[in-house]
Amino acid sequence: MDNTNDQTIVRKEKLKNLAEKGVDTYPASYENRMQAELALKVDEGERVRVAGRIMSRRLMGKASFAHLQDDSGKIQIYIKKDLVGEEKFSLYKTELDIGDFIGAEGQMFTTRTGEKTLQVSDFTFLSKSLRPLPEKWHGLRDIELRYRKRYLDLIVNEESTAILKGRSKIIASVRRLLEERGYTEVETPILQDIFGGAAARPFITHHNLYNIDLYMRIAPELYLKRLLVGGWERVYEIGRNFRNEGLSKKHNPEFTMLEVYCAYTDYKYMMELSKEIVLSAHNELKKEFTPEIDLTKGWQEKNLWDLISEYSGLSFDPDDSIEELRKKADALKVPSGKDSAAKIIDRVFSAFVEEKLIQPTFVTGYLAKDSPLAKSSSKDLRFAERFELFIGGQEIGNSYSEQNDPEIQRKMFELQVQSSDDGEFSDKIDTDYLEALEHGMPPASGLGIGIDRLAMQVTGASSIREVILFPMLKPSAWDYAF
RNA sequence: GGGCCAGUAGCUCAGUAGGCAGAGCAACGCCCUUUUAAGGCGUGGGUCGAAGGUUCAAAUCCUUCCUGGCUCACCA
Repeated sequence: MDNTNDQTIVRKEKLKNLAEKGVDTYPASYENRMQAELALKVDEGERVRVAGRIMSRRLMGKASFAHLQDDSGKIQIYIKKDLVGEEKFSLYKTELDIGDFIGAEGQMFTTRTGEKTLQVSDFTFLSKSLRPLPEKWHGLRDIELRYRKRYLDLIVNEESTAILKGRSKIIASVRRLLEERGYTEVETPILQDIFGGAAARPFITHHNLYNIDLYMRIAPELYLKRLLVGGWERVYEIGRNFRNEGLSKKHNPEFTMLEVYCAYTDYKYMMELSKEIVLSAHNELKKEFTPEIDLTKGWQEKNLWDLISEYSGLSFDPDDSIEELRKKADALKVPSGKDSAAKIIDRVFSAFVEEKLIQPTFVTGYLAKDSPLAKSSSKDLRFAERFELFIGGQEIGNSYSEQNDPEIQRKMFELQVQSSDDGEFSDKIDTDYLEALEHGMPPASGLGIGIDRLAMQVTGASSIREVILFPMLKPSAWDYAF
């Protein structure tokens, strides 16, 4: 949409005027400037130099106050005609707009109302905003516009910036923690010939030269475990996974996953590590955000079957036949259709239990047959050595002792291929992965944590779209018309 | 895909017994040298999401469509 209007026409005119008056309208730099946050700590009378976007302006004949915003915050500047001179002041008055970038230098002083302010002795025009900013008081409220025009959201909505920068800080803290623990960060293929490592429908793309379809990865798991075979004992990857599924408050088709693998440990180790990761993320942001959930306490471990029995009011048992499960699901008004046992359990869990798991909860007791990449418990072969971590009624992580027996792994893959009727498993078996296992993989545990969801919990964001800079939106005619 | 709600100026929003489209911010002009949602006086700005219908007359009622949000379904 070409929303050219009287305001952009006026602003373009001003840009022209600036150039005609000999102003460099797009200078390349403004050196030695101080960030607003720091400038505000400078003593009165000291000289400072700042740069930023004009966010507001109060003009009074021969003087003016304005706020400049930079990456660190806002600082008020005071421009007086008798200090900057007639010509500069007139330039400021007639050719500058809210939204423009300027650099300013002068002395710090404190106003009558007590705000530390830069009294400008000279300023430099840095860049023009040809379009008006959203309204200064209400900001940009329209949710669609906030996501589509995220840059505007970031300019005017402090909360958005806090959440999204918070996300970056969380990722940095995770990297720091894993670095300290001796982990190596790696990158594995996103374009894959065979997709695996999770149950999900993939995106399909195409390679021209080889003339083959490739899949965007749904998980990096199988590649990371090849590294364990290769002798790397502690590895992790933070990267994008792609799942061709619905969008919701909790789902974006591309999302960021942390996967960690550690040789010579089992899933119990990963319980500890995942707790450390969550707490380190929380610790990183606790000054800015106080989540409703106190993440520092109430961590517990609960059995899947106990949970669904308790919250649904019907007794569920791992040995229930599919008929019994259907009957119970019907009684609970949970649609079961032709679903597998695992899917019915999952539905009941989603309907009755998930939203109740507010405090951090490690759910254990998952069936081995529903956990194709996990090792079975040596105590009871029916169960996998596995947990999922729930916080705030949401799944945050998934972990297990990794299956390293190539024969069992082959059988599990074969079962998957057979049962795949809706495209959520590849119809090809990753034989190279099996070959890798045949070379021997040390016992190891693995952990996956959804970074977006972790960020939601720690920042208190109610939608995954709030923690993703540019969430997926339906393409609109809008985007093409510019 | 189903249900509910919404779309009016650049932004935030008012506006139904159907009767000349409004406010605040932003913009433009004038005044104003400690303001901070600055203030005062004045001015311009609209395909009321789109198309069709009912009507003397539609932002308003009807139909269809588009876009979005919430929700359900789908989905580690």
